[in-house]
Amino acid sequence: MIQHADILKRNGLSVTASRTKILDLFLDTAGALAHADIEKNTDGAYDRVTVYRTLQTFVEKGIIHQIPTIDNSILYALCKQDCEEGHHHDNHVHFVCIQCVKTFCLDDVLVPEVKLPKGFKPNEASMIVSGVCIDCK
Amino acid sequence: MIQHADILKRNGLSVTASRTKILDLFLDTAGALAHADIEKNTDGAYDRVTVYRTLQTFVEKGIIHQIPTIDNSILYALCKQDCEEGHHHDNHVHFVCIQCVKTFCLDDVLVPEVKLPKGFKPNEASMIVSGVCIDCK
DNA sequence: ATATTTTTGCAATAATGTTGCAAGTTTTAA
DNA sequence: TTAAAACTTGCAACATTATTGCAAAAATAT
Repeated sequence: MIQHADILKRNGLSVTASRTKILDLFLDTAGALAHADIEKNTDGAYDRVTVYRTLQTFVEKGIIHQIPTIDNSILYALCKQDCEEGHHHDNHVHFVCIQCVKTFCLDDVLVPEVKLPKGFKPNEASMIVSGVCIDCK
Repeated sequence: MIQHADILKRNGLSVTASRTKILDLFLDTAGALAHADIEKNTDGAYDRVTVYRTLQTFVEKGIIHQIPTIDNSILYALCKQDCEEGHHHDNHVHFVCIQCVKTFCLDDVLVPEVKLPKGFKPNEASMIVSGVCIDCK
């Protein structure tokens, strides 16, 4: 409980029940979470709007980052400590298992650089690999 | 007009006004299109449902492919000819311009392979690079 | 302890996506 | 060329997902 509050305070956020609980979920989860997962795991204890706003706040503060998926849902996952407010450095590859449908942050696999056509200037890059994960193998 | 019908027929689809028009849009567009773009550019001529179903059909037939984005919308773009029904081979990098917000298919830039941790077996990979495009440079 | 600031939940609203079905269109085949 | 068969469209209804304003409640600062 103490470390959660610390993470929140360090980012200038009030420590509230919903924020603590949602942060808890992320710290307990290996993979990424969707908004629906959070509603399910909090058993409706917090209003849908509160969950939206909490996720948005966490993203803004660099506590979590977003992962786009092909089925039009956004996943959220914890950022490593080198994320700062407004500056995400989640330059690692994400892995989606086609069997268990979980999403993993492969923190040790960095997104490789690619050579772009003339005139295109890169800023950020994200990469998603799908396949079979270590648990479903 | 003739080539549009050919593309549709080749994929076993009836040639209808909405399909021809929407295919038209894709052939005329350098970047990717969202559902909303299509509604805008057809000026409400076709029902929202028809647009959804047309896009879905085109994806199934391998005429277009989907690109996930961070803002929770799906973009669609033409597949190159090596896409077949049920088998997408859009293994190229997508580029999102942070100024004009257009999405480009960089058909000549292939998604590089990465070395995954033990136990993870890759199947497909997608990569999105954001930055400044050739027009906004 | 109390004032100030921030967060939450409710209600209302908007945007987005899906399904069944009757009417209309396209294709098939005689 | 036309009639039957097959497929597609649009409407209506509904489901899901997301956003905003505002008053009440909670957390922080003094």
